[in-house]
Amino acid sequence: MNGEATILHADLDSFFASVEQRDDPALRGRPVLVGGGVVVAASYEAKAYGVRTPMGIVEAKSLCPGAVVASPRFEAYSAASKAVFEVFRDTTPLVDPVSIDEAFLEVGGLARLVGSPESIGARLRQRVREEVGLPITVGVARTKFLAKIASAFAKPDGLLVVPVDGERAFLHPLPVERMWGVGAKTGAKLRARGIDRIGDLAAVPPHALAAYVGHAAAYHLHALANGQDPRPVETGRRRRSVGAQRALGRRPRVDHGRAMAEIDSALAGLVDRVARRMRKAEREGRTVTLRLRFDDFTRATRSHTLPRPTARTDRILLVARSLLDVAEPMIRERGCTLVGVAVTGFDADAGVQLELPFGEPDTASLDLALDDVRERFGSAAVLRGSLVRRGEGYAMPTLPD
DNA sequence: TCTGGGGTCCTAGGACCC
DNA sequence: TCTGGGGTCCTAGGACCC
Repeated sequence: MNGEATILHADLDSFFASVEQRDDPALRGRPVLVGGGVVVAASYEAKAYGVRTPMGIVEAKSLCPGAVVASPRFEAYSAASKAVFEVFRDTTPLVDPVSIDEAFLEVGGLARLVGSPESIGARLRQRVREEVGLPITVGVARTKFLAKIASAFAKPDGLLVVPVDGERAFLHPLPVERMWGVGAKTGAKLRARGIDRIGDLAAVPPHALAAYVGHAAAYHLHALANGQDPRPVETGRRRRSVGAQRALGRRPRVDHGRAMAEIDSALAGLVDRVARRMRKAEREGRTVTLRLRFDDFTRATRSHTLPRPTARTDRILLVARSLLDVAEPMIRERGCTLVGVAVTGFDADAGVQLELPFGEPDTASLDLALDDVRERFGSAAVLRGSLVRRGEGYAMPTLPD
């Protein structure tokens, strides 16, 4: 494991709101809310009044009556993000994107050439400010998790280095909700058992933790709380799903037939968008999921898996419509306030299509196939599980992480 | 002016196969 | 006649993140 603090977590501050303030000088220094029905982003001036995301706009306005509300301009955010990521990639090729407004950067190999991670972080902040016009916070630490916590701690417009010999002192006094992966539900479960701080979490044996947060989360949280996080900064990670959804608003449910027709036409538009994006990204998927939210804001999903992957609008729409048929009684009974569609089960998820003839594969051809896989996915790749017959050949169901 | 849109990962049960 | 264990895939739901 990396023994030095060489990972940067760079995170734009109140990203959407900052873009609005950058593009409209009249908004600078003023509380700004970006959103439609809910607050998608709030400037720090608005957060000072207790505004949080996602909060209803009405509630936010009552907390902060002077706030200016701006409609989201996603093209502007996407362009700003692109410009910021150019600065990231100009700093180091080892950039691991987290979302539209944050990324991890590995700068360990750069020390002798351009300076310490801290000075690289400071320079990065300065460049994003000067070249893109946006405030950004940087955390520097030995692991991804610590760097992420550091940037959250240093916000807004700050820089914080967690020295390797100061990790425990930094981490353990923090409340458990600061943990990446601990939200409202898990936080409440932990607090109910007297686990209030990250230091408390670090002291609980993972098998005991597993009883109430599940096996995977328990071992993950235990490791993180003890400063262990083996996840490397990785480039070129691929998306595992493509989806789109639309809120429908709550309407009187007098005419079920008309409601279904509206949902169907919304669904057709969503499928079209998803399929276009998949084709553009050259991805094909096998599982189509229909997402619904009802009048009481509870949710349900219905999914279907095709025998082979596709990115064709007509194929996906056919499946989506049959799922909508299945869900129709639920919609009749409970109304519908959101419809969404997602495609998952991309080729790479299911492993690699091995070009083997039918019949039992012999050891030699399996070895050849494994060599091929290692060439494409790295030497760490191992065969896990058994081969399954799929289509014209065999697929390896699971690739290592 | 009650509640957006895009994702990730994990769990659990049943079907099915050997 | 009675009784298996191990493994994967599919489906549905849930928690969490930005």
